[in-house]
Amino acid sequence: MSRTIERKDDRRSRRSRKMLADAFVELVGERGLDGFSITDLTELANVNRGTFYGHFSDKEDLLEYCESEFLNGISELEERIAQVPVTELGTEETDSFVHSVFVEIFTFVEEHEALLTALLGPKGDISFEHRIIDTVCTTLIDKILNEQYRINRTPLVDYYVGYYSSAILGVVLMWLNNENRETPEEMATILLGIASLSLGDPIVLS
Amino acid sequence: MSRTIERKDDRRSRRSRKMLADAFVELVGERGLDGFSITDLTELANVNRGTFYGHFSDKEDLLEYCESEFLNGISELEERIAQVPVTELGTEETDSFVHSVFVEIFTFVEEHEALLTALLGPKGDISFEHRIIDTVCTTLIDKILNEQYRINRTPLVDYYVGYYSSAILGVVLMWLNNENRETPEEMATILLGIASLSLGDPIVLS
DNA sequence: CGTGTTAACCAACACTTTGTTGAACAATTA
DNA sequence: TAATTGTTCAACAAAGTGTTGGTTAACACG
Repeated sequence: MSRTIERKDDRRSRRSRKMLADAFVELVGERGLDGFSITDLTELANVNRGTFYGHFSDKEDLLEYCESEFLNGISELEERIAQVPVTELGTEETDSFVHSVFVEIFTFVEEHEALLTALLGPKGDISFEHRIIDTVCTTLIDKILNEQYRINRTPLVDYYVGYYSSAILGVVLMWLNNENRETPEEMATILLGIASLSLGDPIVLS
Repeated sequence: MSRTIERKDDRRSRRSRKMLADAFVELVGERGLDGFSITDLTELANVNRGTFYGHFSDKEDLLEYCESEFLNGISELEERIAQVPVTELGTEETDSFVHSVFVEIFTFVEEHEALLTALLGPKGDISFEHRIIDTVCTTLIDKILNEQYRINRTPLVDYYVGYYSSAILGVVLMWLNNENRETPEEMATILLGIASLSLGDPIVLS
């Protein structure tokens, strides 16, 4: 089970895969991962049940297909994140750069709104969240933190990256579930404001 | 479906419920929420399959039973959190108090290790995580933030609490998945150190 | 445009899981 | 002890799963 199935490159095949993936995201968002059957899925997708098994070995395989599509797209984003000079944060110039990276993040997220709302929402897949966190953490440690922290790894450093990764993802999730959603630019400003605060500083809107 | 079943108060009933709940946590941790059948569960629990349906309407009902047990326990913790004087953070006295609250949090988490590792791990239940975040956010807004922020609610305030709630939970999750786990006291020190940092400050071990 | 290829469709299959039932049994409580 | 009641066991229909073989129709390409 869960054997790898080669993805056919045929107009019919692509169409079927898209119908199935779209219906999958819709059903996960509405009913949760195990709130529907393959039969439900193929009916909504207007695709024969047998066709599903021609493309995916089971529901998990389709889930993996949807998730990896997004995770692969992150890699480009990572290169931008990696350019953030963590040791020089706080200066006006660096803040401006971080702001632009935040804009890119929220824009990227907005482009994958349907998938993320479904898979990271209350009926979604927690392993997807873990994979995203892990990816971001690894990027931070490997690319951003300077040599000293990489060699002299203390528990504090590991928890440090986990802390900020979770915090940022948390804000992203709140944003996605917001009705009157702020623009990526507004969110970048808000996030930069929060991240620049120490816990005790007063909250002001910039 | 999912009808409420009254919980019998009988030594046999209590025993069956405990066997089922323990087996449930074990199976969720190993195989994930939909990685096992009711049959698997009752076999591991050494309980007849019919007995399961005498206590719970379905798998979700048992999940809710396990989760609510933990969520109810949080309420006591909340009262301690509510005493944190957010507007006076940074002083030595306040930091000391926050530290003690952090110790309580990590101690409480450690007491529910099995449940949390299973339900918040990569095969767990994302809605449980959402419920915890929501609970913490509500507590922060309602009890900690002072009158000014409660009345003059800006998007920044909402995202602010979401940011810190997710950040702390993220650290807790990293800690739970750690092999050589730090003590609650050590973790309180680490978390306080991270939370007191602005993004640009250098990372040092206190 | 025609033709071989191949994916989609459809019906049928054995199999597993589900949720329910009724009767016999055994543990609990008072 | 006696009545209560949860557990067990066997059986059941219903639904979902993953697979198969044969037919139809869309596709890519020379």
